[in-house]
Amino acid sequence: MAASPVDVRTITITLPDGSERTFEEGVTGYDIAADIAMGLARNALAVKVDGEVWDLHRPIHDDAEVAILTWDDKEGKQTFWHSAAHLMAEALEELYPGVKFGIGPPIDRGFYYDVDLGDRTISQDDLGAIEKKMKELAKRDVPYERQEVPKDEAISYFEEKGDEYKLELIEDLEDGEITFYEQGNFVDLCRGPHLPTTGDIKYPKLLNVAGAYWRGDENRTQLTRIYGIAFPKKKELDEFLERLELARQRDHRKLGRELGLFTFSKEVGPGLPMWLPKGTTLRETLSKFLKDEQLKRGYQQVITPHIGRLELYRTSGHYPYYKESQFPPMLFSEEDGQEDGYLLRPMNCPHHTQIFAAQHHSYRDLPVRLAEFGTVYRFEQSGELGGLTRVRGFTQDDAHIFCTPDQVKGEFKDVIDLTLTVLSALDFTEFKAQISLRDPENMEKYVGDDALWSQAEQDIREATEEMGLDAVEVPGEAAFYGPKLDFMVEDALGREWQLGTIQVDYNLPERFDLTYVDASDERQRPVMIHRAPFGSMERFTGVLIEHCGGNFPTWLAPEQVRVLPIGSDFNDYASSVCDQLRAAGLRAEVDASDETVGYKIREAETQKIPYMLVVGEREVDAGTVAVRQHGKGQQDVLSVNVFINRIQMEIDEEMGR
RNA sequence: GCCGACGUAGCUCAGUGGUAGAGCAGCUCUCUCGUAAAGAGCAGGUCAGCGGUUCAAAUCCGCUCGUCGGCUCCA
Repeated sequence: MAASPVDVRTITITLPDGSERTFEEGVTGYDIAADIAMGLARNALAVKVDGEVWDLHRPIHDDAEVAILTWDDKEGKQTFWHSAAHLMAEALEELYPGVKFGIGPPIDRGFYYDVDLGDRTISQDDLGAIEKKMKELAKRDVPYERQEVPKDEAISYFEEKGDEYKLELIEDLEDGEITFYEQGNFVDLCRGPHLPTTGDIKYPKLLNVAGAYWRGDENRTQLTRIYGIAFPKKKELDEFLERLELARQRDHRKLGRELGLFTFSKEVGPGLPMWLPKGTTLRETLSKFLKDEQLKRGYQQVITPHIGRLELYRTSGHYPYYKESQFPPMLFSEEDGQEDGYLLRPMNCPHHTQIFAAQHHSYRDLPVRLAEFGTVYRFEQSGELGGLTRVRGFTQDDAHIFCTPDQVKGEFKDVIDLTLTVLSALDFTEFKAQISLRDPENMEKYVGDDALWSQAEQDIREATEEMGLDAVEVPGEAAFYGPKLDFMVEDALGREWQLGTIQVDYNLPERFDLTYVDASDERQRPVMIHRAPFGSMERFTGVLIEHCGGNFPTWLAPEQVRVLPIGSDFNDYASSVCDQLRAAGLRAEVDASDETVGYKIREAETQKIPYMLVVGEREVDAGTVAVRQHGKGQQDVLSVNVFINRIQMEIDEEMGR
């Protein structure tokens, strides 16, 4: 950098490790990276300056804390993908002249751009051509150039281009903060930052097209959203595509069919899953596990009907307020002309309030914990249905805890403990926990006493801390009736699903006028806590199937052992082995078909049955079984009793007993 | 609900205007078998449904239903 000796000013750059270096004013992130190591400069994608991500070649004028961002940093990837989105936009403009652009941000995995193609449409089949054009453009290797533009100039540029979306975006910006980025023939309104050049985006991959409303508003134009991803190295793209393929293999809809777990029928109706015998075994095993845990914790099991009078839901506030997401009510008119009828229940809680209300409660009785695997029905929009994760009829592993405000924290701790016990038994180690709090800007939209809310929010915070749970707090996400704690996991395709939930409710006890009598003989309002560690049996099972790829732990496997006689001469022995297994409480079957052993094994392996017991003459003579474990080949020859002991020990261990 | 794609045998898929195909699964027979597919034969379809264009439609057009990818919503 040439600078005259007179006006050189130096600035101090602090690196992430705390070390300081001195540079001339106007130094760039690239220069700093090069000063540290040439290798770093080569891999640098952007630079973080005082917590803000900048272009690598943007001059730094003041003392700053600086971190060089590479592919290994989230912000580095985001910059890369953001630039890839611009490259795709340039390709689209070449292929579809006159296309208008909405927004094109990076997302967790890749990027998208929302575009208005006028009368033209784009389908999956067109993506290859766009991708090809992107590669072609990337080869030109031109820089992404940042320009600060006055507002009126920005407006006239997009007026001339006729892009009303960009104009609308500019409207909302202040003069002086508007920047354009230009690469080759493409100019876009953009905050940035971007990569130094297009040439780094060597391996783009466009994934799918979808409709998306402009600014997420369904009353406005629907744009075409194109999703893509890009990588600097071929190896990374290949790995990504491989993961995608693996995810497809794990899709619970595919495995559910192959393993005979559940099915759907057009006749029964969309979004109404039916559990096949094996899926039912799986679900009931899960339910029993949870029920047993709950009994240890003082829950009481209840059973309530699947429908209720409209009046129940008028009192609870669910009807007609949430009418669009309910199946239409079964109506009849009473003699006095009053409309009355029944509703398929969208929730279990109104019924449970009536169980609580059926008896007088002393403070000594609290907390009352009413549990039910309650089936509910919600009329989800048709476009939202999918597999077991979004359905119209599902069973919540529900319970409602009626307690005093002082007991909220203790109950939360117990439910967190229960949830963690359950998740760990199912080998879920990757999940997120989120505490949803009131929106400090809109405090009036919440029901219930302000002091109670504050106390409950603090109780949840402390409960999570004391249980060693790492939770993120999100203000504004609370329901109108109370704060909550949610557990979220990702499915095989990286989509995030809410599973377990714990919610405080000040609303229903009020609406149903629920009371208990305190120590001074005063009637008091209990707090209600809704909680479901799995969320719904359907969604949870769907996510579980993907989580383990259909290879269920032995305790959950619908069929735990299959006995395979080598020939029909050994069918009787196989049956007697099977009987012994069943007598020991194991789920076992015999494959007495006229097939070869090889065939029977292949069949059992594809069905992902944990144990196969091959029996022939040697086993009959010795009273043993030849044990083969799923995915591991033959292991041991054991006596039937020893095998039973082993598998039972394994099951106990899996269930955390 | 909206945008886009798709719908052929139980499953996976071929078939672009001229008599509906394959592999696997199923059934029958033969083989009685030692760790991931024995052999032969048979059966199986209103090409999602309805309507239209045409001498002729799985194929072209329209509507309906369903599925998939998103958007939106989720007490």
